[in-house]
Amino acid sequence: MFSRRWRFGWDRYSEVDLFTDRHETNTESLSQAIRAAVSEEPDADGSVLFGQMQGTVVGLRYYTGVVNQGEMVALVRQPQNPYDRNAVMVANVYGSQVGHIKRELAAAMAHVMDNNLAKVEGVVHSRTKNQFTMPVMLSFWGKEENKDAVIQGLARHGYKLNTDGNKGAGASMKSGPWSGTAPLPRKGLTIPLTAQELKNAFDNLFEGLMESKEGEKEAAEAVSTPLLPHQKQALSWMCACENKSELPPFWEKRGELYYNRLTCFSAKEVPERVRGGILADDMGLGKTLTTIALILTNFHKGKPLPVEKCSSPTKASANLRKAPKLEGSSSERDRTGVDDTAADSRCSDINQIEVICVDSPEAVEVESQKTSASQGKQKATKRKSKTEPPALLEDDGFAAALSGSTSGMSSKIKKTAKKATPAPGVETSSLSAEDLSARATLIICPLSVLSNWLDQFEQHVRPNVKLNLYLYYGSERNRSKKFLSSQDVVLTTYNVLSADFGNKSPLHGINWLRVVLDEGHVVRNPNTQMSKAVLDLKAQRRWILSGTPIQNSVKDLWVLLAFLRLKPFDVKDWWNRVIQRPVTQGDRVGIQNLQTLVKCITLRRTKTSEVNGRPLVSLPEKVVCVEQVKLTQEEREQYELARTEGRNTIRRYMAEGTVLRNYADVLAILMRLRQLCCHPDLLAKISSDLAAAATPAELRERLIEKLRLVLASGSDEECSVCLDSVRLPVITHCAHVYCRPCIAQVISTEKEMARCPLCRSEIKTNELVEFPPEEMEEEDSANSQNWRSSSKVDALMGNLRRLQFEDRSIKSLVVSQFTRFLTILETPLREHGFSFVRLDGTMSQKKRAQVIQEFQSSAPDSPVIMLLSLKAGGVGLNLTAASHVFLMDPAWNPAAEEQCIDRCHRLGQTKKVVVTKFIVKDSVEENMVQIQRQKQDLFEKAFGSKNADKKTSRIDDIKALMEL
DNA sequence: ACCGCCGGGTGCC
DNA sequence: ACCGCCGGGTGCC
Repeated sequence: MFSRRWRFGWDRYSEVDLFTDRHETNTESLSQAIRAAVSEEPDADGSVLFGQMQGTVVGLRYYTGVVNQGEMVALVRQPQNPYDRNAVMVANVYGSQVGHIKRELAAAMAHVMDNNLAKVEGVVHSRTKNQFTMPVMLSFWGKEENKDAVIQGLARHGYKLNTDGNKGAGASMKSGPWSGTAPLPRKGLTIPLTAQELKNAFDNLFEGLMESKEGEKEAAEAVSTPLLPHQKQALSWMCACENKSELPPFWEKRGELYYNRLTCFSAKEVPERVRGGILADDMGLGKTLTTIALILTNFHKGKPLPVEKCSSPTKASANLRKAPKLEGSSSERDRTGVDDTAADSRCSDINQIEVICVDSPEAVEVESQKTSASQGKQKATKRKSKTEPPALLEDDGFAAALSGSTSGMSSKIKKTAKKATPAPGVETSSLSAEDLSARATLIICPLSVLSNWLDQFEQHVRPNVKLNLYLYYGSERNRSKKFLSSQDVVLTTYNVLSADFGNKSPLHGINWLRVVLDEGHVVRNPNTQMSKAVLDLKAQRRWILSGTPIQNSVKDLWVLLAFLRLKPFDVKDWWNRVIQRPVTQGDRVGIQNLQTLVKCITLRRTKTSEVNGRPLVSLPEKVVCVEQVKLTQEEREQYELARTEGRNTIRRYMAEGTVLRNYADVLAILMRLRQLCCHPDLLAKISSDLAAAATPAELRERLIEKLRLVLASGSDEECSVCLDSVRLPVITHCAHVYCRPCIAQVISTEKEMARCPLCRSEIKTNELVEFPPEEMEEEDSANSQNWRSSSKVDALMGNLRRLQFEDRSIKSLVVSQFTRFLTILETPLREHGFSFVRLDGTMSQKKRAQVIQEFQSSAPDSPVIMLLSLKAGGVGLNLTAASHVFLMDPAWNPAAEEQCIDRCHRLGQTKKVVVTKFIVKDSVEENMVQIQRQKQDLFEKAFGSKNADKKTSRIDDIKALMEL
């Protein structure tokens, strides 16, 4: 049985799932429920309003600010207050002290607040008649189960909470001074949105954001690639965002004061402007190019970035440009070495994009290969481009090397060298007064797109322009703040940033001109080190690039807004109170506010958007054709045998009602059939006896085998707790696969009662089985000696050879879910002299980048085929060199196939894209295609089906597949 | 006069 | 604070 807490989690899920992407949401809410059950902190969006009461704010005379009618205030406990350990401070939106709650009431509130029984929020009157005290309406929010404790706790001190939200209080609330605390829902006053309306509102949050964002801007001369109209538009918008003097959303000038419409707070100072925003264009629309254009086009005062230019780009420079970068063949490297010494100080031998950090994932070797002489040369070249005296740079590095403490030393140097740079610790207010000395743009991205940035800089910046770009990555990275802040661009990864954070991070000691978060949605959990590291960066301008700014729910937006320093939402409590909670509860005004907010800071176009009635981008045509494959007689016989056997087994489980209990077995049967459709050698050698295991060792052995089957399937098998792909997989004795941390949490939450979330069998931590470490891949069963073909292999080879005959330059992606199938395919490819590369999930990032680079190259000897595992990489992978895609086997999830096709059918593709899907006639594959189709319909209609439903529909799938 | 009352000083927690 | 509280001055009406 689920404990009560669990139920609570599910119930709550059914309320909020509308905000979330169907795929990950239910998970989210489940793990959220677990977290909520475990943690002490009451979760803001699960809170209910206990009631309200009026209190008194005293000590007002010490506040010099203005108090407005209906202004929202925060209540902050001050246990360290020397006059009263029960003190409760009343703070304004900026956190400044307005006053205190009077002593007796503070005593009552302290008890409630210190025991986390409720969160208290306040709304105040203006201070008209009395300059010493004022009334405050207090609202108490918390978890339902604490309601009584709060009411009684207050009653003990002689205070009565008005729990009647609908009548007495409600009437005055309509127009009264307390409207800011309006409890929800209020019958008869405001009708909350229906679930459907809410969902629509949320779906449309990022739509239609183009209004009043017209206007195009040409990129600076240094950008060599002509921008498409929509990119010029984006550039225009981004420049405007950076240069604008407008107030942030919801702020307006009222006389001498700046007033916030939502919180009714006003201040004398101009609220910090948000110089930046979210560029949320669909992938493929050129966010990277636009950002590069922004960097080069909009330096201080709207002028282009001052860059050195070389008068005559020689043909040598074109070659050289490629030199010290992330990837590149060794021959290229050698050439570079030669030219480096020969070409000496001519401008043309300075690389257009000078990637100074040689310690990139790949380039470690480069560094070690170089002679110390050439290293010296490289440094000399670098120095020339700087304005600082070279000795300083040297000393700095030297000092760092000696002391191991970069920051101490470099900050000393900085103070003497550059007075204009504010000392660390001076907060951002000094930044808003244009610090014209800030130069560098910091770009943070996931490791997987690091090489893409380097490529794009190289590709889009004119060869004669010298842009100082430093790759802050690798153990030898230069941690000198002086050095880093003098770059034009510093590129690093989220991991490096968070590893540095709190560890004398030089990145956090620099006042950046601009910080860009690429794939910004990766920081959405505010509790992670990564988010904290990102939020702690100091910058004048801040950008977020993301195709999917909301991954799961409204909550995801908070980190992004906090990063943009959008007052007052950069403080979590204010975000929760003013936006998140109202929205979660279906409050129309709340949703409106959220929409306004998003609109003000976001530019989003989709592939289907139009500019002036024309589609944004015109991609070349795409044709998808299905090629039926007929099995040979031998293959057919083997297939039918397996099918009959499997069908009988599944029939038995259905009759017994034990399908879920034997889920792994069922999957294994389907897997075997799918594998037989591809190639007989894909079949894992299944431990022969399927009879009940006699010994624990045997049981363990069999479970490991099943685990292998489930995982090796490459199908979109996910952990049923987090609904993400399984990480650190373990299998239970009932043969269900979960992430170890997920299931461990379930067990620890349910204590001795723990049961499998899928089949309710009892589970124990010590019975979880994981892969023995050495087990991972027993390779080379499919080596070339015993190699044999299959119908599908033949079909593919026929196509490839025909293509090759037609045009030797055509490149193809060959995609399978089974990495072992890819291995099998290597043999005939080699035999027929195809040059190919392979990309699968097991490869390191470094290797991946190298492979992609090779494949994308247009060199005559570059590979023409990429063997690609369906799930490898992820979004953002750019394989536009290919114009043909062969999908070797149908996937459960049609979206996965689409995504894969999109990797070559995207911006930059010049040829017509031809997709060929191989489907074995009269097989489980045909049925899978059928189910795919239904699924697409289903997905569009049924949103947020619960996990249980999901599994049930899986059973239906299985029935359909096996024609039961 | 070990009280009550008056009026000045004073003031968030 | 056009309050309440404190504590010193004062003392029938």
